[in-house]
Amino acid sequence: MDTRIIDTLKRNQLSVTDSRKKILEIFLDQQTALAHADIELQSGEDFDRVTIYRTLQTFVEKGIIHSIPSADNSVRYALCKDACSEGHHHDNHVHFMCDTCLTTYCLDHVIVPTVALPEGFQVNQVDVVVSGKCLKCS
Amino acid sequence: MDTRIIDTLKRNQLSVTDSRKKILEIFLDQQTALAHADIELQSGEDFDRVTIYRTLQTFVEKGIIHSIPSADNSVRYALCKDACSEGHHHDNHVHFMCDTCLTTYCLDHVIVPTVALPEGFQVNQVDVVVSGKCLKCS
DNA sequence: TACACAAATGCAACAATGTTGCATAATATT
DNA sequence: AATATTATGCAACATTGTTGCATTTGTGTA
Repeated sequence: MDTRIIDTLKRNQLSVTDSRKKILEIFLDQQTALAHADIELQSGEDFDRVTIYRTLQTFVEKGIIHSIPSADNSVRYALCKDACSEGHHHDNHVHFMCDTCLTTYCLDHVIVPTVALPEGFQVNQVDVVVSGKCLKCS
Repeated sequence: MDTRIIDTLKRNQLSVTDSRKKILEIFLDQQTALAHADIELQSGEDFDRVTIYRTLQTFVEKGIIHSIPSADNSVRYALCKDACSEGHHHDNHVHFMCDTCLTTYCLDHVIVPTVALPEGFQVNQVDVVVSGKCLKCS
């Protein structure tokens, strides 16, 4: 519902604008991660490319969405399920990218194992990206 | 030494050209991962951008280097230490990217833990990218 | 060593992606 | 409803990546 969208924006001290509502709605409707281009398509080309870039950036800064690394130069974004505080994400779940259909999933229930690093390396965040074949493509 | 470079190229059925020798040399001289732009700089701008793109692509296909995912739209590459057969990489080590200096390291001795995925997902590769502060920046 | 074939390179042109400054429009505050 | 603040759209630009094709380079063979 609309209330949930507006609440989320207000909770993060963001003014409620059409583009932010629409983009947030797209994420809420979606189970998978989205790249900039996906949002441009799904928003019906109503918004300027620049606005989408800035909105995504804002959402990442506020901890509403997080970015998922990829090896193909196409960063995708997904909703943060739990509370990601401003400036610090802790979405410690595994991401899965299907080699066939390129869909990216957040596997919320698969916990990222702790990684033991050599002396001197300070860990901020651990990203695990698994690739392979997803449910639909196998 | 030059022999090692030429050997590597020949072993992979690649003709020995100036750009391939130079780019492979750059990787051998380097302990850290390199982005396309780094190579363009370090090669002294002797080669066309296109040649560098194609060479990197060829090296990845042959299993000479592997690509490292990133969350900032800048894929980096690093030498494959062990034998990566053509078309299939198995560099199951952890990558570390420093938030401060943006240097990316291959932590060859840190083994990637196995990740238990839900039913129906077939794992092909697991990439672990840790970010934080590196030795030099802490 | 010279030749011929195959392959890689460089160039040009293009496509896609991302960034910045600024005037305008929308939102929030009083 | 008026004003101050903020977001948007536009234009222009910068960067990054791709493709086709003529030329050059490397490889295998005579």
